[in-house]
Amino acid sequence: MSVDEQRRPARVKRLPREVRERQILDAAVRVFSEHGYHNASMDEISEVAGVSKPMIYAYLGHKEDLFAACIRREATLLVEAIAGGVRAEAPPDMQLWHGLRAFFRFVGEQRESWRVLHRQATSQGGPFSEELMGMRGRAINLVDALLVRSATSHGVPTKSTEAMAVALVGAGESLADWWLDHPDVPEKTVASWLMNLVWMGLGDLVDGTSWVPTPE
Amino acid sequence: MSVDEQRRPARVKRLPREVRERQILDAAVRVFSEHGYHNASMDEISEVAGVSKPMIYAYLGHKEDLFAACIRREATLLVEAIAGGVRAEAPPDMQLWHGLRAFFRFVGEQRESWRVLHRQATSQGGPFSEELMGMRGRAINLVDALLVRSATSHGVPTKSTEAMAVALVGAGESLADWWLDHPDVPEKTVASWLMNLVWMGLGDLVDGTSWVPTPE
DNA sequence: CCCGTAGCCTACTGGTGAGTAGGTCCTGGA
DNA sequence: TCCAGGACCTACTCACCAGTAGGCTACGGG
Repeated sequence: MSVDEQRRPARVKRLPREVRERQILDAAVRVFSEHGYHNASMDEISEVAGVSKPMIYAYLGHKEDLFAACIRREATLLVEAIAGGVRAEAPPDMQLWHGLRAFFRFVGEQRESWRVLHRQATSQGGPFSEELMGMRGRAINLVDALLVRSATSHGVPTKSTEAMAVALVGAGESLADWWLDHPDVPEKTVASWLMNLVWMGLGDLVDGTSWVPTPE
Repeated sequence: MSVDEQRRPARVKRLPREVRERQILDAAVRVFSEHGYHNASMDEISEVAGVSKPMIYAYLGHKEDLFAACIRREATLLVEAIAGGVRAEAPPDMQLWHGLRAFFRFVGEQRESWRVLHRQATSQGGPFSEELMGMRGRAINLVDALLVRSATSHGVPTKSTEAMAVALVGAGESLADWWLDHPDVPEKTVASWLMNLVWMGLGDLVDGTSWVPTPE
């Protein structure tokens, strides 16, 4: 066994394109999430992926394209995770709860994906943030729809729900980041904090009558 | 009058160091906020500042130092603006309201500062984010303190206020960004949306019994 | 057995931008 | 009047890294 073979992605040879593309994307997400878009070098990505640089260019294109591909893949996973968590048959108030839980579950399980999406993609101007903002927009719309559905199910007209959705999404992002630094807090707890804050408000929280999810 | 003289900062000569440093910082904030840390070039900053590159190095040091100096200055201004807005004699619930308003006022007036702080500084790892996170931490502590004060003034023990503060700060950041794209909404309105969300919760919002600030 | 093609590499180039060497010129004090 | 030092500049160097030229090898079909 040579020295090389004990290194990271045991440099297997002649894999089908599909597989290589996945390996490259995985490596790219890792490296981008660690160093940020600009400080990530294509050389490092190629090394982590166990592939030479020209392969990346051949399969995924230029650095921007590669980054965009990462964003697209991870953002799609996130949005799908949330949408999948929201079960349509549940009562509207519960749907928000399920969405929140799905969100935090995703963040807990895919920290690197989350870092890339939240920290990196947001801060780069240009084509990415459009891509990403589109996804964020979809998330916000999803939340917005939940809010509206809740409100109308209570028979009340709503206003400024978009802004509420934006605030809620922002609170979620911020809390998710905080959670990364406090991993001992269980996912359900974080989710219920946010649900309480957002549904009952601090005023009620302070009164001690907080909203508690039904046991599952 | 030469061609050069009609350009941006009418290239005045032999100004005292103090003044130059301010000009350079102003330029740096503009350029960083526009292009982001990495895409901002020292050459462009020097051009916008109306000064040659070596001056920047002589006065503010390397690119990292310069960026850190921007962060420090702007973050201090922001925190001071909020702290100044929170009037100590007001009742605790009102202090939160005043803090929110001061925050949104700052964002509205200092868009570039806000962009640098929120978008850029957060996403760069390393020394900056420490600097910035320190400031963000101070903001969170400030909010946390307000929450605790509110709660105890109601005679209720509190828990997980730190997480609440984090969520609230995140909601504020997100809403501030949204506001940048919807400048026609008055500052007071945005602030009251967030106050409502956070104080009464969506549940009450939906009931139509929202919290309305007293006219000033 | 030969050749097309798909997987894969080493070894380069060229641009960009951080950082600097080495000066000039002006002002104010001795 | 002279000189110290601070304001200020032009014109570089040099490293890093995105992106590429030009190959080589293994497999499958004819």
